[in-house]
Amino acid sequence: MTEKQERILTVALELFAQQGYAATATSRIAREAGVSEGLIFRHFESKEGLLKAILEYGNKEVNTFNSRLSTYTDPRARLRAILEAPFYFEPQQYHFWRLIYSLKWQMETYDNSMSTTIKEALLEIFEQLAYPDPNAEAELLVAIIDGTMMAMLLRQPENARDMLAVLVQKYGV
Amino acid sequence: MTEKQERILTVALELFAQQGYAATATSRIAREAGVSEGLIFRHFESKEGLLKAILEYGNKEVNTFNSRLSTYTDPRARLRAILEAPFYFEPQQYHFWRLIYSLKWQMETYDNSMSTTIKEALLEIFEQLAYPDPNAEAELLVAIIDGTMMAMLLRQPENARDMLAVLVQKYGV
DNA sequence: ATAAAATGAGTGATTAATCACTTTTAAATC
DNA sequence: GATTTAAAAGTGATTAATCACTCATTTTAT
Repeated sequence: MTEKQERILTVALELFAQQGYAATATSRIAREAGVSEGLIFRHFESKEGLLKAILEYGNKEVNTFNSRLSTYTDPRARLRAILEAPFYFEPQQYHFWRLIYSLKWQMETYDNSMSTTIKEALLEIFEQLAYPDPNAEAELLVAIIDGTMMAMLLRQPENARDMLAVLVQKYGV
Repeated sequence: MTEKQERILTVALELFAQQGYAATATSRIAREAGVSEGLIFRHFESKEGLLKAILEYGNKEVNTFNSRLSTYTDPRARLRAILEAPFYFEPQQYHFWRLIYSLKWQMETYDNSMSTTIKEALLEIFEQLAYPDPNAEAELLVAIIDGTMMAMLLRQPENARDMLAVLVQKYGV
């Protein structure tokens, strides 16, 4: 991975996350990364190839989180870790999550694997905790996590810690 | 409002919601609406003017909901009405809500008024219900509503009614 | 010396927007 | 009620700009 390759990835991620994939021109990426436009296509073949490279790079971090989850054996501890995740994602991953969530509304191709993984984990947890309707609980909590991610990415509420406290209390973990 | 004007608005809303504003060409809108491309600019001046016209048109429905909310005097009844809203929005408004939520990730210009209106209503409700931290509760419930809207618009879960039941039970309304 | 990295002018296609022009609508005049 | 008239509705060819992408050439690193 060349230095210029990394600069292209970083700048492209930032612009895709800020203005959207379709609204971002490869010429703009090249200009802001301080490289020639041709270099983007030399390394990543196409604009979509550049997007895929960004997503693959970011997915490593997601998988790291997922595998860290499975270290918790106690279902309550696992639930708490899932609840905390949206409030403590690393600042350097801000652009990546913004891109992921903005892509959800177009391009159904990408993503999805993430949501289903977490949904299955939650289903197992709520079954272990003997909730009356584990399926509805899991689906609802996926929605709550998505909504919390939206809040953190779009509004960055100053009372985020209090929100987490309320959430943790509601689930008693 | 001419018939062709309405066709332009309808087709543009559908395409903007499906593929995103930036990714939708005015030539495509004209073709699918069965009108000349020039007519779009005659009536709406620019592509952004067309977007604004769509949003103004749709905002009327939102205001209708908001004023209907204020008819409830009992805070529990108001809370329940707010919780139910994402599960029962009219199917004909599907494209409108998809556009609203996809625009949140780009173009901060638009929207916002909606979220703050509902946040203030929730703040009042949780104060009346003497919740320990009304502000955090309100912010969290805004997030839950946004997440539920995401689920309804993107995944359309078949157990939506069960999700609502769980939610209603959690808030005891 | 050679292969990979990098350039930037150039490609055709597509974009939003404009233009001169024709058709339709509807009220005003006879 | 027919005729005139002017504004509004509608067209489609055309514009300049921008788009993703290519390629012959130069620079850099080993």
